[in-house]
Amino acid sequence: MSKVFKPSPISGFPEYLPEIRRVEQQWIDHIRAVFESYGFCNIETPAVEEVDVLMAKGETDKEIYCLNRLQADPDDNSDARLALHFDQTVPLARYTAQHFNDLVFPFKRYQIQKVWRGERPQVGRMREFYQCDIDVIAVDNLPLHFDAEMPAVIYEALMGLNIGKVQIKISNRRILIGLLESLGIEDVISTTRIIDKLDKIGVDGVTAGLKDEIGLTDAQIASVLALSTIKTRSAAEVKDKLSALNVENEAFQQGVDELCFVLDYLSSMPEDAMLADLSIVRGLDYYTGTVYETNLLEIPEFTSSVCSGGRYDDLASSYINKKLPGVGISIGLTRLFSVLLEHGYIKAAPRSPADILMAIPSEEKRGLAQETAQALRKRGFKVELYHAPQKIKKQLSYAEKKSIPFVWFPPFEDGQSHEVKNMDGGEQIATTVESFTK
RNA sequence: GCGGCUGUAGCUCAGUGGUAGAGCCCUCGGUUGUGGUCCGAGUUGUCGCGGGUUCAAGUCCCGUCAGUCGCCCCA
Repeated sequence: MSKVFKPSPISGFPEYLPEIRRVEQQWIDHIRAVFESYGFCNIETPAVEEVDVLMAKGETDKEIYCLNRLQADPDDNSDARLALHFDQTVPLARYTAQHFNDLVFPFKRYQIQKVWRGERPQVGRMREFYQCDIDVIAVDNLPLHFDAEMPAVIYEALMGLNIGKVQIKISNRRILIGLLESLGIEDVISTTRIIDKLDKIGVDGVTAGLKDEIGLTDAQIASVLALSTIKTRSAAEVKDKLSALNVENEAFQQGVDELCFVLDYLSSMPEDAMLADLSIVRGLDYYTGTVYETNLLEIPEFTSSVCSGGRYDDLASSYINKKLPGVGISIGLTRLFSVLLEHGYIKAAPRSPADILMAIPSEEKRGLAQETAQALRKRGFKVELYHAPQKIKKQLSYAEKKSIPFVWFPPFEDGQSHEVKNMDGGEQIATTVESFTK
């Protein structure tokens, strides 16, 4: 006997049993339907991009998986270096630049594909996962209304998944950047990184970090905290609290105006569904204005965002000599799904999509069973034909295991009628192909 | 990439130096053409891998690989 290679799950590369995968597929169907209902059209880009494309923005910390052939000659440099994409925004930028003349702007597209990151897996963090992106890209100018449309679309998409309450948190990077500029703080990246952790490490942790790591003065820290602790859904409150800081800075003022516009636009969203949270800044460098994060209110111990995004003034300048501002947001489908699954919020679907299992009473009746199954399919039922004229007990047990709700018996003898058994209650009645209903 | 914990049946795990176990799952049976419950029988293992200590190692020691949690970062 040949030695078996014992399979084991690959960490960070999730796979599910059919009854769970069906739920994931239903989610994808729903999200897609919502995206399309707002006029977003779909594209699919290759799993790989050229390394130069992925690295154009200097994203070196993304743990990119490179692609090379097992049999490749190490000295052969004839192939372009390819790597798996780590998000869908960079491929979108490349796509938009490449097909610029054939696209209609503002270009509204959605993309539901897998992305790959070679990071260490943890709860809610995979190495292969689905992202469901929507983005709008315009030429030169992109109206702010789109910044407000993003959360509205996402909220509708998430609500249809029956995952309880979610909260979309909104901020605008210009406000903090403007403040830091006016305070003369130079190490913007490290500073924003610390502020971004406010929810996790608290005011004391942020204070300590800003003091010890960046060397900010108490007065600077006070200003930064006064800004970043603002949490409200009221545009007026944002305006009041921020003007109290007396910041003379153009970017700051623009950011405040933009954020207030978005908040006003979304003011009809349900309580808790939306919140301005000025501690949200996002690590990604290419966001320049509005930024979003989304938390699951049902699972407070899971604090990471399940849906994030933002506005970028100029994403495609590495690939085309035009200014293409955009705004986008992405549902971290695999994260969302795996975390909810882990916490017992996802109910497995039936193991089989079939409505009816067509029993085979005997070899002589196989043809009849086949014809009956086909006739029922024509009426819109999903019908699985059992594979052999085995004991009825086995055929029923099979239907039971696959959660197929009905078992259909063609007549055992000529002249008898068809019968259908409801597996839930167990009752069995005479029926016909034309009259059967679930 | 750095630190803590864990590797025993398909799954969840017990086994603290002396013959490899339990529950679940799975297969078969409990008589004519009817599932679930119940009853009975059965299959399943290089104890992650390599070395060491010992009369004897799943158990102790060293290494290694994998998993997992935290850090970094992120959907």
